[in-house]
Amino acid sequence: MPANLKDVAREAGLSPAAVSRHLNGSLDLPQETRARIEEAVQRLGYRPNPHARRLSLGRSDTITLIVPDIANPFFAALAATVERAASARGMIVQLHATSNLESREIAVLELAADHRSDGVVFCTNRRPGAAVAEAIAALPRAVIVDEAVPGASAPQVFADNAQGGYLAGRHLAEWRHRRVAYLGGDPMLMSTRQRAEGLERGLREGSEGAEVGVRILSGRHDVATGRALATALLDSGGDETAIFVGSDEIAIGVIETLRARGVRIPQDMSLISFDGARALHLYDPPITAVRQPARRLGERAVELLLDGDWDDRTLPELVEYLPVELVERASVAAPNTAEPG
Amino acid sequence: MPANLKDVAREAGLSPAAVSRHLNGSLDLPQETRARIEEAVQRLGYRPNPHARRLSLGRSDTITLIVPDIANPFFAALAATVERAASARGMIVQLHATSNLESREIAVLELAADHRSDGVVFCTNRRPGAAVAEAIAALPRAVIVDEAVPGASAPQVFADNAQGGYLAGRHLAEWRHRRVAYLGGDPMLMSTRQRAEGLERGLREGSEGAEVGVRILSGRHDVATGRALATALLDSGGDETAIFVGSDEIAIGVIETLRARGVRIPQDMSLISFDGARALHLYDPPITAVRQPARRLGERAVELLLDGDWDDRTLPELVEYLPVELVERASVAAPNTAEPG
DNA sequence: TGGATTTACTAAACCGATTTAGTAGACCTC
DNA sequence: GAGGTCTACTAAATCGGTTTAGTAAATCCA
Repeated sequence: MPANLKDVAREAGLSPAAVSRHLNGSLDLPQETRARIEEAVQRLGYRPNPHARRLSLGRSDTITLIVPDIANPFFAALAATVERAASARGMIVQLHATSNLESREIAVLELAADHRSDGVVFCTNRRPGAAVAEAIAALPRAVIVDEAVPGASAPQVFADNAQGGYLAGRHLAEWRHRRVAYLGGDPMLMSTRQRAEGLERGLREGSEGAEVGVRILSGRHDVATGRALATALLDSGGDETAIFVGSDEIAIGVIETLRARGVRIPQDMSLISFDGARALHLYDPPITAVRQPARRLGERAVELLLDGDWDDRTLPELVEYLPVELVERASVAAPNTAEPG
Repeated sequence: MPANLKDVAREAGLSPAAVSRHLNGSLDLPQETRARIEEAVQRLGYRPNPHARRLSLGRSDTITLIVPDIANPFFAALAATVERAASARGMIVQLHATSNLESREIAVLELAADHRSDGVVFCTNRRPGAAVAEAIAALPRAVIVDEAVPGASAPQVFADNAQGGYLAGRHLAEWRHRRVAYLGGDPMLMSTRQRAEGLERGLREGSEGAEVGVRILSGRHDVATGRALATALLDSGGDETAIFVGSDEIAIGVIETLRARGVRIPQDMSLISFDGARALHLYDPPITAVRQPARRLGERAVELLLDGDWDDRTLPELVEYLPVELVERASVAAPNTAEPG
């Protein structure tokens, strides 16, 4: 029903080729002819059919965004900037949520390939298997964001997890904490390892030779995991005086559990979160956190996708760490030495 | 480079038509022939080109989701269920953020039409003009969610705003509040009017004949608006003892401002929020809120889009209100009669 | 004035599916 | 053995663009 190129050409008394080439700027026409085309376009309300265009061009002017869960504020913030950056360039974004399922990850990566997506932004919370790395390698343009995909050949953009862990460690050490629990995601995750290492290093450097200890408990990045790990930590009767959590989601579960158990933050247990996508300054108590550059991550991914030199064979080896910052609030205090946690 | 239908046909010793029709189930072939096709598909790793398919079929197996801002937890939650429901049906979702700009709203609605989107889920925070209603009318399948579009011909799915306002009003009345401020979005918005009316009605019904008053201050649904309106309210020296806000975003700005001004919640000022997409139970104090069915809204929209009887001429007149609930926490208390707010 | 160049286009192939209308041959029936 | 029916397909048009290779006519240049 809508007018197509042929209609416009007929209306303007030209061939479809002439109209197409004029509209795409690959043909210089005299003023008078151009006017005829513009007028025909106006009169018929012509809008090119994007599917025909994509079929013909073999590309889709589309950015594919793959995240575990869009309801997670971190990924929502990232998605917001991906969308903004993409639409500013006339690109459309396709959104896929994987629920952290490998099968879904692979399925949507293959879909992106089928669609000749002009760029894929891939995020996962798991440590993906080789099949995911292969599916990514099959894409002409993809960037991996937030969590590493071992063996994948694509540029990667991360938060500076090691630095985040370090800042948390230093901060806790300054408050005289020596035993800290890290409650985070899968221990095989790059982010988990980097944060835990940074944490331990910061703790050590800030403790002036005192003995320090980091206990790692892991699960998934969700509220239920936060509850479960906090419960496990408390039940284990360890001597940790502070908790560093891997995400706001986990933090929520931890806070709920601590509160239910009557463990006061920060008097009985100090807490630092990692994310800062939520309004932690309004929490009770306001939660000290390492703020991840969620928006910047998304923006940078789109930049790489659209402005990167993809003929440069070294691009897929690029790894960037974007700066994080420690936002001090009120969930860290000196350990309560009176009683064991 | 990837194999196409013709390659598969050649490999199987058949015509492309036969292969296509078999793959789409419109042709019954003998077992042996079927096996030949399946094998060729396997061997060549054939995957249909979706753009060719779409061009040919005139549809796209795509749901278009249009929201003001995906970083807003309410829309993020809605998006999550839209994505889940859509992908469960083999549909892809295209995401557009409008930043509440009419020009963007119209542009993306037109894009959706160009793409022969199989369904559009449209959300706005503004009171859109006639041009938006027209752009929606031009779509074969669209549903309007969360906020009304005057004059649009499309099914609409809302939270039960009037009931939400009523519940808040009753609750405040029970705590002896008589003067309440509603800080919300544009007063021309259907949601604003419904909530304010419900609020007043609830307040009146709960106040046993006492005189009640509702003051409405409005702006946009964001944190900055919350700060500005709270400041205006406080500076105006009114006698309101409670604030009912139109969204968690506004609530955040209000809480920040109250805190900065030394106005205690709930001792000096009670507060009820509307949304509940955030972790309000961890706030200081835990914030009583009317919880919107964000996820259900998204789910219902996709249901209507995909299972609705679109031949039924009355469908575009459908209006549904999904139930809300009041979650009582600790931000409401009896008014402090000692001093004026 | 005749060949070379430039201007202003166009014919037709192509992207990769779907689908309508039909056909060749086997079998069945009377 | 003629006509009808059924089986197993296929030829070719179509969706609506883009692009390559080319052409007719006008202009330039010597």
